[in-house]
Amino acid sequence: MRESAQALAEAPSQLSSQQLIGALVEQGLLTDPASPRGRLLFAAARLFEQRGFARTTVRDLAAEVGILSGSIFHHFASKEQILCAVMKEVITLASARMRSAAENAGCPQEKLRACIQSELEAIHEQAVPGFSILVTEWRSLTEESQEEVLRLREEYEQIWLDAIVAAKCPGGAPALVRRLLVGALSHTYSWFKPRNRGLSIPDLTDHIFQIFTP
Amino acid sequence: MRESAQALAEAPSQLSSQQLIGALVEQGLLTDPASPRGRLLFAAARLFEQRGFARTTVRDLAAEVGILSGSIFHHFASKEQILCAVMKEVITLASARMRSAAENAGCPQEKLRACIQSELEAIHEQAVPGFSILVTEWRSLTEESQEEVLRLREEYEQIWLDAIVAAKCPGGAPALVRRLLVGALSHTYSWFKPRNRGLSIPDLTDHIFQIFTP
DNA sequence: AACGCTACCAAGCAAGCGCTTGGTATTCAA
DNA sequence: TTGAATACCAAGCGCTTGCTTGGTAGCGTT
Repeated sequence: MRESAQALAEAPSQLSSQQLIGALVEQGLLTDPASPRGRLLFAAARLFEQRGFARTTVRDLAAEVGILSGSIFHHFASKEQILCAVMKEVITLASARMRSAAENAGCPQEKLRACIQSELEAIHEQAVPGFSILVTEWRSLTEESQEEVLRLREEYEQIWLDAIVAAKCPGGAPALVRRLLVGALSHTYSWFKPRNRGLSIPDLTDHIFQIFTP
Repeated sequence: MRESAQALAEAPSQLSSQQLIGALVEQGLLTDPASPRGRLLFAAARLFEQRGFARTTVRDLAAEVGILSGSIFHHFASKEQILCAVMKEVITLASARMRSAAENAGCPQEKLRACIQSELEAIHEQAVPGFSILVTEWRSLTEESQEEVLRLREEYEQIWLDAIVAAKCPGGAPALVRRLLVGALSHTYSWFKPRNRGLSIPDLTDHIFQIFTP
């Protein structure tokens, strides 16, 4: 793996998706995508995002990874725990990605732009499968699970708030601006398709950035 | 009802919620809320909004209006048809409300402000129960139902697009701006509680207006 | 008085759901 | 060579789900 080592040396804070995942797995922060549990989580992220949590059955999920439905409960205690685990993986990976993107930005304006683009990539590229679940399926979690995920999410939101403050966004309190952005960005899952040659993710980022900055 | 007649004469385009509903019922555009079907739709709007469509059972819904679950299917062919009917009622009422609000606005800027406030009121006040379902439960509709609701929704969206164009919002195409607004506004259902003395709907409207206008 | 219409009940069916149980094949360390 | 751990199968349990069926009570019309 001489190429990857070289890339790492050249741009240590801009890892490729593969490299970032590998690093997080080694630190024990992320489940190995090649492990049975990892494959299950990956398939769950896809199905929950596409069909929704309630409309995805454990039989669907089992079929997706090629096992029987009962075997799922060798890895997870309940269907809800799968959703919770997916969300934890999602927010962990998204946090690492966005911190990297924010750190590499020069001025405050560029930092905010990087946050917007990072979240759009998380939603629309294969970067963070299942990211939109964080918003759409939040109510499907038990209160205990919500607290668990929320604790992991705090770091992610802090990066956002810092970026919004630094960029001096109009529209009141930074927390309010962030909440409006959460809605606007997550909803893009329903209508924006990067395959449309008409509008790329950087294009979309530009437009949103223009609206939310003075 | 001398008072209401007087109010009608004084401000014919600013009907109260009750009056507006009454007028729409008489035109056959809305189901009478006092009828069995109307009470069922109202209860469904509340439950679908609070718990989500999939997590609401027909038994929940029947209990809410005080009948047995089987009796529901005397009024509707399927659970999905209830959701479809709710959405049609929602968009019909919301359209009438917003057209009234937009027509009463003076300048283009005020028109956009009125649209924002009207949609926020639809989401958070009792004005249009179940409005947020239009976004959150869209995927729970069959494709045929989606087309039906979409047809009704076109008028509503046209009012929005006109307002966005007239207000000269930055951020690219009006349709894009509207989509970002849909996300930002509908997501307020998850975090904004008008009971909070800290932030009222006009306050929130101001902040959003400030962000989305030049 | 007879009819038809609306609104509902009582009972339950068939299917699908999340999840459990007891057992087996494979792997790998002691 | 044995024993423990992992990953899974085969079968199905108990429950909930949306929905059906056959019947009834009340009401307004003719």
